[in-house]
Amino acid sequence: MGIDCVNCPLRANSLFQDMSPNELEFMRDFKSGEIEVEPGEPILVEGQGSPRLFTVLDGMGLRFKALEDGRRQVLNFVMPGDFLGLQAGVGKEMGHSVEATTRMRLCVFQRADFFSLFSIQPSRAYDVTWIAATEERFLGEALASVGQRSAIERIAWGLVQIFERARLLGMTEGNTLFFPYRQQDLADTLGLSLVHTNKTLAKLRERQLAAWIDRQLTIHDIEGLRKLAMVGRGPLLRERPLM
Amino acid sequence: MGIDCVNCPLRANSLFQDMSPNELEFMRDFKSGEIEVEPGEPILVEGQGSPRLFTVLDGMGLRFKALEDGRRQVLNFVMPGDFLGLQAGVGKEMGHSVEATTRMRLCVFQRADFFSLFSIQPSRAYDVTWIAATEERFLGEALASVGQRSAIERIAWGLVQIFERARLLGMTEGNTLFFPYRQQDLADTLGLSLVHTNKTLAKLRERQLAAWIDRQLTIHDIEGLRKLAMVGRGPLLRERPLM
DNA sequence: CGATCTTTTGACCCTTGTCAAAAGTTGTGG
DNA sequence: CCACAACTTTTGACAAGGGTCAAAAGATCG
Repeated sequence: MGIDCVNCPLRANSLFQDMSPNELEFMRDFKSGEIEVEPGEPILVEGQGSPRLFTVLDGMGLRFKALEDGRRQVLNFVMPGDFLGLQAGVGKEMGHSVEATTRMRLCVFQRADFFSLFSIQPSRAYDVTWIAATEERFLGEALASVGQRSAIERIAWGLVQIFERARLLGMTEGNTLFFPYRQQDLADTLGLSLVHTNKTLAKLRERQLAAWIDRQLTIHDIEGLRKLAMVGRGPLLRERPLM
Repeated sequence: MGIDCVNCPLRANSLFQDMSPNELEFMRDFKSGEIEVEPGEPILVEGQGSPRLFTVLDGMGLRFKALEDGRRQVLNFVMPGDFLGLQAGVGKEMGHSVEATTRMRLCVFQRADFFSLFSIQPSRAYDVTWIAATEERFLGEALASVGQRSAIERIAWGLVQIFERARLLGMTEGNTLFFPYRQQDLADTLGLSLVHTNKTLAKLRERQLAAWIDRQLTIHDIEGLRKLAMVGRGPLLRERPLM
């Protein structure tokens, strides 16, 4: 059922840290299967627990929180290699939902096995903590963007984050990226209205900084975007663990 | 030097989970000392690593990120029991700064000992991950507030969070709390200007919901605030681990 | 080829930010 | 204990960034 971790296509990507033979052995055992999810389908639901955790093998999705009256905050775009369900893994329930945007393939782990990871695989437990801390850091940066930056700065910031992440994953071709979301999704990510997001994207196009047309995101001047958004080139994470 | 973990005043608070004798023994060893920090002093600095991690024994502070041009996003208010420095612990450097607002007393751990926690104390490693995941969840909620709520909703949300957290820590007296920050700090937390924060606080006062006068925060109608901010009563964390 | 969804545009205006200054507080030193 | 500097809170006037509403123009899909 599914791919053997030994042949995991993600591991081939140099972005992800090597595993020791011992770790690899453990992960083969820890992995309980694979599932496919169709576009629009929920993977994890805010306020609910989950008996399973996932690693994204393929496809893209969204993490988001909903307010009671329908407003929605997108927390992050989900890409291959992302680990999903940690909050339900260590806690009682998820603080946000996750849903598929494209068709996705997910590697499945059982929550029931999760504690064994801590007791018999300290290095993998450390990696889980690394992942949690890194996600926390990202949310801090997103919060700073939404709280402090102007609309055009926010969008520039968002596009830089997205493109750089995708580039490290090898999902870009030259300066373009298949980016299968709606403008509404980006608006909900950055705390802007759809209309204003649309108009601000037009400005970035006019300024020859970036164009997002027809699910193709093209970055014409990443340094210009960086400067506009005031993103320091960040601690360029060379390698990250893969669950 | 400092308090023996066995007599740690925080452990006495029922909010914090009991430790097994084994864990307690480990923590006594893991703890390398205590320090005091004066108001305004930095504890951890964004972009820098730290050889030491901390647990707050006493006092209050701020976590924040600075943008290049001086704008500042406060990520959270630091209260007793908080664990500081995890990002520098598992990564190379902090994604945000931490500074003292009041005089603080901190329990000190050595980063060099941090990995031993994973290799010989799986239950404590699990707790560290729990803390990281919980912080991630909080930042997600903060992001949803700043991204989606109006000014008055944000402030109501913020006051509810602050007061509930403090109440669980036993820092409240009736419906009041010593809250030693400036309006500017709250403004930077919620992505509002100082002036608008001031005027919005005045509205909450007029509406008899809450008053923050002279470092004393008084909550007159927490249900009213909850309703205004649309906070579900949340998964009321009964107990949390203490490092 | 119509139904539905997404993007784009224009008009209008409200919430929130900016600027400036007064009022109130806190702390320091003579 | 007063005087003065420095900081924080409060108010008012004004401006603008971004939201809302509405509708047209494009895409997508069965």
